[in-house]
Formats: sequence, C-alpha cells, structure tokens
Amino acid sequence: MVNGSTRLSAQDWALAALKAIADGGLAAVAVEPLARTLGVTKGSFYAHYRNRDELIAAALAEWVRSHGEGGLAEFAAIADPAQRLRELLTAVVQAVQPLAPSVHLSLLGDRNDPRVSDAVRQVNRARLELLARTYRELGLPPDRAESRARVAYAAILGLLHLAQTDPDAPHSAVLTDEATAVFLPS
Amino acid sequence: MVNGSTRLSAQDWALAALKAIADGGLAAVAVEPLARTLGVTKGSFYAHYRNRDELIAAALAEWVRSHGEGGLAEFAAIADPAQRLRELLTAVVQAVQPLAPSVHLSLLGDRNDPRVSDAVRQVNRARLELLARTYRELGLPPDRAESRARVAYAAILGLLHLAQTDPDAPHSAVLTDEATAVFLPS
DNA sequence: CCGTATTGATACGGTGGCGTATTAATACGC
DNA sequence: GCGTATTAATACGCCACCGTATCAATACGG
Repeated sequence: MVNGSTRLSAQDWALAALKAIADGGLAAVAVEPLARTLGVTKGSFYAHYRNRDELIAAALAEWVRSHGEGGLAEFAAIADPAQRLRELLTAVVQAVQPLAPSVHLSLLGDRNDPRVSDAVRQVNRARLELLARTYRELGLPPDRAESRARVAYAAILGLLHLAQTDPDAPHSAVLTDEATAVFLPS
Repeated sequence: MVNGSTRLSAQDWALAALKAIADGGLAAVAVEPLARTLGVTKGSFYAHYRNRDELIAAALAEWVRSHGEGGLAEFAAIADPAQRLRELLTAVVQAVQPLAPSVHLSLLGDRNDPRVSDAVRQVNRARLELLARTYRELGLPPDRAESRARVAYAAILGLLHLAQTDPDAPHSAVLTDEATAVFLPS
C-alpha cells in the first residue's frame, strides 16, 4: 500500500520487487515471499502480472527509468561543467540515494541474465555519456574525455562498492576531496 | 576431475563451486546441478562435505586464500613503487585472471550474507593495504596515501565491473594510459 | 445502490533442490 | 592380494516456490 488505496497496484509489486533485488538479487524476487511482506497472498499477484518474469521485467524497467537519463536530469541541468562534475562525485561518495546503489550492486550477481545486463548497460551508458560530455566541456579532446569518463565512472562504482562492503567507511569529505583532486582535469 | 585421479576431491567441489559463483552468485552453488556438471550424483558430494553451507564456506576460503595476501605476492615483490603501481593497474585493466574478477563481482550480489561480506572485506583489505603502502613509498603522507589508495582501488573495481557488463570494451591500452595518468601521483 | 470488473483467498499439482539412509564400488596401506 | 576406508549411486521424504483454477469480497461507475 504505497499509494493511499487499500488495494495494491502493479507499481507496488514492482517497487517491492526492486527492494527485494536490493538485498538479495533476482533470486529474492519470489512471488510468495513478496506477497507475505506485502500482507497479501499470492493469489493477488497474478491479478497484476502473468508470471514472475513479467514482474522482474517491470522492476528492471522501473529501475532503468529512474536511474537512466531520468535520474540524471538534475545533474545534467548544472551549467558549469566543473561544478557538475563535483556534484556528481560528491553525490556518489555520500551515497545520496540509499536504495539505488544497492540495486545496482545486487544486479552484478545476476549480470549473466540478459534482462539484467541490458538494464545495467542502459544505465551505465547514460551516465558515461553525461560524464564524457562534461569532460569535453572541460576542454578535453573527445577521446581523452571518453576514457577519462570511463575511469571516473569506474571509480564512482567502486566507491559505492567499498561503501557497501566496508563498514568502517572513512570520512566522506576526505574521499570527496581526493576524488575531485584526481578527476578534475588539471 | 581437476586433478589426474578418477575420483573427486573436496578441492574439486570447491573449485566447481567457485566457478558456479562466478556466473550465478551463491544461488548457483546447488549440490545437484554441481554434481551433474561434475558427472557424478550428489551422493558423492556428502562424502566430502556435511552440507551445502560447508561447501560455500570452503569455496569462499579458497577464494580469499588465492586473492588475498597470497595472490598479491607477485606484485608486492616489485621493488620500485611506481613500477608496482603500473603493473597493478595494467593487470587489472587487462583482466589477466579471467575467473577472479567474476567471482568478486558475483559476490556483490550476495554481500548481505555475512560469510560473503567477510571474505570480500578480507580481500579488499589486503589489496588496499598494498596500494596504500605503495603510495606511501611514492612519497604521499599516510592519510593522503590511504584515501588515494581507496579511490584507485575503487577505480580498479569499477573497471572490472564495466569490462564485465559492457561488451564493447574500449582498447585496454587507452584505459591503462588514462588510469596511470590519473593515479600516478604527480 | 446495483452489477460488473478488479482484487484477493484457498487449494491443488508440479518441479527442483536439500539432506539422509543404505548399498555398491574402488583405492590403497599393509 | 586383503581388508578397511573413501568415494559414488540409488532411493526416499521434505520443503519452498511457481503457476493454475476456482471462488469470495470489494470498489466504483452508472
């Protein structure tokens, strides 16, 4: 009952599935357990989706929608490229969106599933493009901008990884400074 | 039959389990399917391990052993720190060990399992320490060396991630150059 | 406030994997 | 070579989950 209604919508199931993915991967998207956490029986599920696969597809689509181009609008809108880059780095280092990265990381475990790899690829592509464009605007030649964007995005992903697996996270400020020092072209 | 013998050893099962993890996460470590790929029935499995959990623990221990301090000896032995750093970066960018990274990435999907997070943490710690030491030897003050090592290691992990999910991998040489340019302290 | 469409409950069969006997085959020290 | 210990096969009960069918309850437009 994410919305106000007493009944569940297909969206509610998709969001619950995303949450399940975030802490258990695709394997955790199981109809009966989800129904239990939602407080209904699975009979209700099949009123919204034909089967489990359809739910997974819907959840992944929802994730791509909110983390692909869509989720980047706020950053893309920043005019000054140096400022934009800084915001991207700090946003990530501080893991502003608690759910998002978990899903991304969890999906790595299922990257052999073509639906998953497609979704991940779409999200990565959108972000890489924004970063590459930012580096071009900062004056790097296109190919340097491209490879610099890859390394920077790799660092972003890796920092998420470390943040999620290392409990003793070092101070964000320190890492933010380090990252900006490293990735702002001199 | 990894070894020459006609019989299977506990090691054989652990290695098969690691391979399963590499392309399916912990969920893929299932006794009966593994037995099928090994060409035996599961009856044999229970001669080597008490249960599935024990196999998982053995596989993770094996992975830590070969990718923690152990797997780093070859790099740690390089005397010149700049050279050592370069080798670390190129080794990773070119994904010399095809199996290893897959396991690491797949494990991210199961990072909520305490056995997994322990294993990942151990491996990460060993590598971070080597990197931090390298940066210290390169003249960075300890705290800068520490945070620089984190960002560099994050980039390493992220590059593995991208290499595994992006099919159109850009030329390794380009990324190697970029990474060394970024991460060799000026 | 009534009737239909939507949502949920219940019950069933099927499948795949875990774990446990129990029994057969093989290796290997002696 | 013999006998014991290790490795493998077979067969069984169990549980969790998927998917289907059927029926009950509720919402909501008219």
